[in-house]
Amino acid sequence: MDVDQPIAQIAAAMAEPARARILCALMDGRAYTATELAVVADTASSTASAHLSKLTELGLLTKVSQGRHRYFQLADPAVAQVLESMMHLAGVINRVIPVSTPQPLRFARSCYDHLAGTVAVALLQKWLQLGWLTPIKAEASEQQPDYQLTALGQAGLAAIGLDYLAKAHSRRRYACGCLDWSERTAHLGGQLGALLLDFMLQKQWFNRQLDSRELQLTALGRRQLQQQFQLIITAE
Amino acid sequence: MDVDQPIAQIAAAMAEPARARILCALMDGRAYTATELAVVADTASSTASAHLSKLTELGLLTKVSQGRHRYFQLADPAVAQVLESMMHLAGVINRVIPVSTPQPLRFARSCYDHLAGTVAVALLQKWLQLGWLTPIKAEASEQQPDYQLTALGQAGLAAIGLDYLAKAHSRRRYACGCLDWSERTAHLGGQLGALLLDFMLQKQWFNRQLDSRELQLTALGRRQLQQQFQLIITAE
DNA sequence: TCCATCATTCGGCCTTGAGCGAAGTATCAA
DNA sequence: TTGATACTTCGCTCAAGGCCGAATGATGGA
Repeated sequence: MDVDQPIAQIAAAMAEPARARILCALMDGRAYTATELAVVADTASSTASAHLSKLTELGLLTKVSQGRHRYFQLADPAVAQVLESMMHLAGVINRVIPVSTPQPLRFARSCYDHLAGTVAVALLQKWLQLGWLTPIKAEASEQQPDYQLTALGQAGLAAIGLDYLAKAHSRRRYACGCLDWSERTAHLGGQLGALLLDFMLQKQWFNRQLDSRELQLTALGRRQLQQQFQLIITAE
Repeated sequence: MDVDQPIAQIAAAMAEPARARILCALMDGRAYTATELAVVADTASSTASAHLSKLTELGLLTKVSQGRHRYFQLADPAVAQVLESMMHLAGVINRVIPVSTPQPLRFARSCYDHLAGTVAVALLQKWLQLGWLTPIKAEASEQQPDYQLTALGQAGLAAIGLDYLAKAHSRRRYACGCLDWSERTAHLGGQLGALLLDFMLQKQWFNRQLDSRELQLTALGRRQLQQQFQLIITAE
């Protein structure tokens, strides 16, 4: 009957510091074992286990058993989106902006399955400016605009060898803004955002750091970003 | 340093049902007095007052005094955004209905318009094992993989008289995993899943129970599952 | 001025749930 | 089979915080 009770439930699930740490750690979209998450949560493994059960029962996480390991993962991009919007809000309401973000993490990181950080924000701006993407006008209630890949954009992506139609059958939103918690503006999310990150990792424009969401821009990536997108990376 | 502590704080603020109701009521952007919000929260005014103080201190609400009234309002659109994303998430995860499944219901039931339960999960596994279906590679983040019906699968289905191309024009996903809430793994959903259930009901492999999603495996069905799919049903 | 109304503060009660460690279960490796 | 490792379950303690009613400030109207 109540639209707000589910909200309270979801919020309660995220309200415990230990659970918040777990969820944040999972935001890179990877799966972690219960023990790894117990370390992240900084609790006894029994406590962490209870937390994980709760999150899984609620449907925020999925659990996969492999041998004697249980891998936990965010159940849906929507979970990551809630967390991102909270991070954004945290920035908005803190007069003292916690600049404690390590610099590299602000520059480039993975946000669930797409690129985030300064460079991602700049990239979206550039694509809009180049006319590769145009916003599809959204209802007022929509918080994040959808974008359409223009003919120009299609040509551009095809030119660099990015198969922008891969998985086009998916019911996932194709291209949409995703609020960046360190930059406070949108970067590119959705199917296209995921394809882009895949592409850039495969081409080694970025390297993935172990055990972190941080992405390292390679020299090749720097050149390519400039050459293909006229995006000049000055200093990290 | 901790990027997750603010999240826990914000989430905790929204985690109390009374506060969630208040926040939802404020989502229209208008300002309400403390008494109005006490009614919404369904608590004593003293209790509501405490909630409002907490929300205001955290920075989620702003308070304006006019005469003897205090008007409360969302402090920032970012607050509404968090709530919106939570509502969206609530819709996404609402499929989870855990606990105490009556045994027959776990064995075979209909999930919308396709087969679910233990037998459906086993069937999907078998089809994958037989090479009738192959996963179309999806990102790790996608929770429900799509499947492609192989030539082998087409032959197999044609052999038993299942018209796997019926309604192929539909925009619906053709074959995809559907998370089984009693089994916690995927069974076959999508257009093909629906065709399959239709087929099996028509051939009386299963009988539909009135007023329930439960499906009853017939003796014929048991034989056919074994014969056509090498699927051995041991005991319910 | 005096009273009714709006709002907050205070004190006491009570539920919720987070925490740990130990014991139990499942899986792997030798 | 026998550890060793990975998780979960159980029993228990304890602190946090939600709830109410009564008392106390404010404000506006008669």
